[in-house]
Amino acid sequence: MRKIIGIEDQELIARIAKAMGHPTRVAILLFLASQDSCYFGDIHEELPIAKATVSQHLKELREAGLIQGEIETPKVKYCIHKENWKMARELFVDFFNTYVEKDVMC
Amino acid sequence: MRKIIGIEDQELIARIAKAMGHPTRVAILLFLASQDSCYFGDIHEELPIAKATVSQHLKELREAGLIQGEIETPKVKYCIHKENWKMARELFVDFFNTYVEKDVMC
DNA sequence: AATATTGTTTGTAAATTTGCGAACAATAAT
DNA sequence: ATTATTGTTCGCAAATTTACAAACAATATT
Repeated sequence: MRKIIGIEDQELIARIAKAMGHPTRVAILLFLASQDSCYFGDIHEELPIAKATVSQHLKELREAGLIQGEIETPKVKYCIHKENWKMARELFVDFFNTYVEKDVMC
Repeated sequence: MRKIIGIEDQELIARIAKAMGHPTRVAILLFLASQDSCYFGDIHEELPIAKATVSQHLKELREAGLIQGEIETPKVKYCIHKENWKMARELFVDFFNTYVEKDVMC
């Protein structure tokens, strides 16, 4: 049985996809996914770009709901937003499953 | 076992995500996914935007590899690019599976 | 109080995206 | 030949994105 994806889910998919639509942001997400949590500095260290730019990318990912940041003065700890990540995964799985050659999945 | 996502896959994910990062393009993909194939006019009919804009969105989806278009003069038939769609699905599934609360999946 | 550490915010410039009308191309029908 | 049909391409304007340096904020250290 194929899931029906309503207009609101479509916009959510677009919103999340947009946040994922930059190599640096994909790299950040994968780094966080592998670290389970880490500080701004750790992320910045991994990337060949200015800290202001890193901060901006992190902001976009946060606003899309994919990550969350929390202040541990004087540092800021970032991590994957578990619930939203799970929801995003389900959205994308359903999305890509709207088209399949054969109905044999999984 | 978790899949390792290399730098090239990261860029591919970003490229595809970027193409999916607009509500209209998500709508087009879902429409094509449900139709299996259809003409430009059918797509345009579904959307509240100018044909020039529809054509541009289709171009982006085509350049990202998610769809393919073929001329059936005087019409143009569009459909999901099966192989690339399948590859994209696997990329995204692997991507989202890089982070899971528990290792019990599926 | 002055300094250092860690990030965010601001201002700015360049590039890209989005959307549209109008012009164009390619064939089919009159 | 002219006209109609179906989309694409072009040119333009407005909005957004990307990247950076510099300024700033908030606390900790000297």
